[in-house]
Amino acid sequence: MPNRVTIADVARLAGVSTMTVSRVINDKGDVRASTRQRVARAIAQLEYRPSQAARSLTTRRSHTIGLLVPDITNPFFPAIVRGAEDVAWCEGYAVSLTNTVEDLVRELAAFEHFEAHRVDGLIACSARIPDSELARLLRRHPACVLLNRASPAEGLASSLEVDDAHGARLAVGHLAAGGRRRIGLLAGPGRSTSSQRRRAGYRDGLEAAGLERTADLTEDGEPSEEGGRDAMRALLERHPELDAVFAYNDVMALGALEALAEAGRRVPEDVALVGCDDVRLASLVTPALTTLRIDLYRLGRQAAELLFERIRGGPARRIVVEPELVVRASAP
Amino acid sequence: MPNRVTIADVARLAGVSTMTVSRVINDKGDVRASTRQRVARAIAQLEYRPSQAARSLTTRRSHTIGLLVPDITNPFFPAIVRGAEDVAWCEGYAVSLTNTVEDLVRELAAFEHFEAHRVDGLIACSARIPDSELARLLRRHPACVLLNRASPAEGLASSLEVDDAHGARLAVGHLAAGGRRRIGLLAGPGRSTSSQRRRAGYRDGLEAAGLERTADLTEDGEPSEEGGRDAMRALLERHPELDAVFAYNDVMALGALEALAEAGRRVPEDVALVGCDDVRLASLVTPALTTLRIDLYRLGRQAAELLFERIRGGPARRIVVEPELVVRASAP
DNA sequence: ATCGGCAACGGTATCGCTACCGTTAACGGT
DNA sequence: ACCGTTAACGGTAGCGATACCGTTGCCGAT
Repeated sequence: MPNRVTIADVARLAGVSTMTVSRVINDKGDVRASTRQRVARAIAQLEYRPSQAARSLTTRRSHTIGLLVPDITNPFFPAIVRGAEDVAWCEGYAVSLTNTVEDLVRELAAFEHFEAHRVDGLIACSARIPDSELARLLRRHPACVLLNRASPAEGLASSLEVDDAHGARLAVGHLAAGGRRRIGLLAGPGRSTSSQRRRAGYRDGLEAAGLERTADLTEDGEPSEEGGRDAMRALLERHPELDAVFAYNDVMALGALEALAEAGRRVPEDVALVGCDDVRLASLVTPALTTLRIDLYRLGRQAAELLFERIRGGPARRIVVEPELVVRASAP
Repeated sequence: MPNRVTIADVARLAGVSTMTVSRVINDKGDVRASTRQRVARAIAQLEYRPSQAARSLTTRRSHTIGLLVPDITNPFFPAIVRGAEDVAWCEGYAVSLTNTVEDLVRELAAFEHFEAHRVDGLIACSARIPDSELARLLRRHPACVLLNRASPAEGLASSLEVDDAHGARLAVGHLAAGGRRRIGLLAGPGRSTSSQRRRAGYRDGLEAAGLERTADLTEDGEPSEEGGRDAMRALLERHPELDAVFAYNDVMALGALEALAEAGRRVPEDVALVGCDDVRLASLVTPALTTLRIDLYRLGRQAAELLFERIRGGPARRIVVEPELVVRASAP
């Protein structure tokens, strides 16, 4: 049974005008304490809840933010979503969630969808959409934060990025320091910007370690367990002499782990493996994954904080967080 | 920059009334094909998106459903959320997500929050709220589906439940068949209804196997890794002779795994372990967890399907899904 | 007695859209 | 010529709230 009680009902019961009720609800203007009480009692008695729809029509604020993620079942995202939602909750905001399923069409549709719902702000994790298109979409939103992607134009959106290149250098450096010479890269989706940055860091890392840069030691793949498995298989086929691998993320690393086991390679004895993100899984598999740690929950919170800063009229900012190498059994 | 284009702007540009624009948008009524085209062109040119807020005010439909989960970082939920969102997306619905953080106050607040937003329906996973209170809350919503909890009153809400008792019997039966005699239970939170059903199934299972039912072999705990670890420690202290454990869920089982390792018990040689839910983690830890499998993605889809059935005026239904024992290394 | 000023309210016009009903023109049948 | 029907639209009144501006009553100052 939907809520049919309106502000007029409350006003009638309390013997005041709807305006006074509105004042009480929003705690503004001068209302005598006794009147305020009468109204409050009426609200409680009728179990009145102001309609957000009606509110947003006049205030032009939906009190909702959008959260666009590729796939919540990817272990990278739940903690981020949780962090963002916690902050939104404290601000009295609702969170509208969309999975874009790694699909460009659905990603575009999601942007439109959030437009129709007039979200006050949007946190988007989108690697698929090209820059020019993204710029167009962002312009139609009042406030945006991009996760793991730079704003396509100055001031269009805040961004919260992980220093992927640095992380990749750390990983490769660690592997090289452990005596590995033939270090492969499972590079993730080619279009993804964060993948591109990790490629660059990987190359820098090889160079810094004085190793030869064979482009052929790189293999693209979808950022999923399957993608990791397939890419690892392909890489092993081409380069049986591999003695280490850096993977685009932990989930791909898991897939790689399977492919390595299947090929009879021991980890870390034959092939050392470094993942990325420090998803919870990473510490629980055997061997536990050496990986690049990012505090995902905190990342989610930060994203939301950046967003509310913008919603309140603050400037678009760019924050880069540094990952930290966590050494575990897969690459000691 | 928020969308300031209104239906009136479109109407003006197309040289028709707002009504005709509305007809085109909602694809109803008779509009000449040529007129329809003019309107469509105007919409495209102005990049007009109808305001959902204004729509819901007149249609009394928000085209949004609420999703109330305890904690999205609990690996039980992402797949469910994804399933529900996929269905909602196909129906043209937005999904508003709330984490209640295993906190009663926030859970109640979330119900109010969804009321204010006038969601057309609500999928709630709430074990905390007592039946009488829950009934009151559900009555204020037009359509509800409860996950893993029975409706507190006939017809108030649809429900989608896992046959916990049966699952527990399966688990205990399997352990007993494997020769285990002293089977403990990490029972989850005492108030939770699904925990209570698993307790019952556990007792039945012991009875069926001809084992004595020592209540003392049961230990409550929060449904988290920590909760599992603590409970397992306590249980081991009281009953060092334990040779098997059935855990409330996989996450608790993980905690138990740690506590067992810490106590020097080998799994499964000394103590066999069965979890519950078949979270993805379960197959990846070492030893891989024997567990009760539920297709979580499908569960999420089903929940949403039940919800839309109700939203469309269908009856409240109750569906019970049967878990399936997946035998892995932790309890062969 | 008059007035200015302030606290505490009320009235009314939106906000952007759809429901509901009305209107118009064209056309065919008788 | 008249009517009924139907396709194709337009007008208007809300939906439930807030913004903005008025109004009222009261009080002290002059």
